[in-house]
Amino acid sequence: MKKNLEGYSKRTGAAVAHRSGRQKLMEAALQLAASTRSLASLGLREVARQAGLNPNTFYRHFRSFDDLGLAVIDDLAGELRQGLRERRRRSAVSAALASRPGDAAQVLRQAEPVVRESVALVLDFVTEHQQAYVVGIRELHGTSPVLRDALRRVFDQLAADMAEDVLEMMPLPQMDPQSVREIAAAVIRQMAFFSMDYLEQPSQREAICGQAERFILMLLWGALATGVAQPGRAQARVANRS
Amino acid sequence: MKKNLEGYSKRTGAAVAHRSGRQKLMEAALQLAASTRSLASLGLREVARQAGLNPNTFYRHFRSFDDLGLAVIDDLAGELRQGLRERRRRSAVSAALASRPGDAAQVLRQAEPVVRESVALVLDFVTEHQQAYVVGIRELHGTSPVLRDALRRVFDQLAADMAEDVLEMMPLPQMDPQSVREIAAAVIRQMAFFSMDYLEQPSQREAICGQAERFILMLLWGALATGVAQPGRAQARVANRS
DNA sequence: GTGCGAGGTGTACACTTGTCTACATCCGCA
DNA sequence: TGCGGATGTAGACAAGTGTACACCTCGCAC
Repeated sequence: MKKNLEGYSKRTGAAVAHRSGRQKLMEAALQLAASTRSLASLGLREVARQAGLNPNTFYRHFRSFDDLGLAVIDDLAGELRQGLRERRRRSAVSAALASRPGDAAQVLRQAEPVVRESVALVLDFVTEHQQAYVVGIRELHGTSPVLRDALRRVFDQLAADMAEDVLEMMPLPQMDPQSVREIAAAVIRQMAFFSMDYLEQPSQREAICGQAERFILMLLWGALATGVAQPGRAQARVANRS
Repeated sequence: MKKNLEGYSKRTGAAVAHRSGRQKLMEAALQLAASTRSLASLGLREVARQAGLNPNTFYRHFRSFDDLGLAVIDDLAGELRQGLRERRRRSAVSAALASRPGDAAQVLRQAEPVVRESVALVLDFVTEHQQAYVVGIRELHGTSPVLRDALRRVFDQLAADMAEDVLEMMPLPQMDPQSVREIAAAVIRQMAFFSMDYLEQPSQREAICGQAERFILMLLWGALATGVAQPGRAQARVANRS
């Protein structure tokens, strides 16, 4: 039984020709989860019905619902990571302008357009993948420990990607990489909230966009200030903490 | 029918003598939701069973599950708001030390112990009310629009309380109240994540505590910097945004 | 006393759910 | 050609679900 399930990994192969049952089920689950309820609380029969398949077919592809959830999350996470990185790289042109090191104030002033573009980029992306995003956030605090863990890892990866890109795009010699990662994590998490607001309140989109930009800039300012203006005190405190 | 339900508002009265059915149901729901699944996906019979009551009794008190959810959230939110405010006031003594205005750096240095204490306070509180907190976060991104809305309002109120307390405890003439509220909202939301980490990873508690403190200090630094060091540019940008 | 309404129980019905076993296809391969 | 495995279908089962109706039992006003 286990062999069957693991052996069926067409997903990683070239291209699935006829959108085989497995994918139908995953799509159905995603659709239902986005519109109706949480992934973990979906019914086996419900998903099968939505996919136009026999309930029993579920067993052929997935052992349990967590199994399905993990598969869906894997797909979504891959798409999201790749999409975000790709777009960040595409906008690296404008970022190059800000790569000449200077004092904190100068760095920040140059960072502003980059931040603005990055925020727009993320919000665009979640708008495009609204279903996936909503489900992801839902399950991040959902009831299944397995899915929660998986999604937490996804978020950590997103933050790591972001930190890496930032360090590559505009070297910040004043800050140690660990702090950058921590800030990236905070930004990613906060963007989760902003994104939900953005999706749920279309009339307030500009305002929310502005809030997000201001938030990131504040955090950057603060990071540079605590790392530069008072290097001794700040870093000593950080060191003592751990 | 509606009259019956609304007329039975002992909860707001002095003290419920025999912990009448309504409260038994609410406690049962909370317990189940915290341990098993989401509030909205609970079964009517399940809750009744846990409460030691007949399934039909549910109808005497609540029209639907959203109804129950709202009642539970109301209770929790009240307790949380009151608890946090009370503790903040209790610790206002040490805050008074920081109330003499000075330059940004000085304000921040004085704010550090206050932030440290506030973070400890929040984390203590969520540890004490773990069940309620976990359920609250779950439903904040859950499937029921009614509960989501209610919880979003709760969060907004928490942020507003916090902003008010901060402004009262340590007047920050450099910053307009609106910015304070925005920052408070960001802090509250971020603390939601930190709190979940804190509860789920007991071994990392000190580190998480430190992360939270650093986050808030950074944000404060950034806020003061963008509000003070470049008052013209920053405020113009903020004004243009809205 | 009588009536009454709120809180609570018991039983019943139609329906959905997860899971099991058995059967039907299809496709690669010897 | 035949075989075996992967994929999908059909039917049946016990268990659980929401809801409806009838009934009981207090406390209380008249």
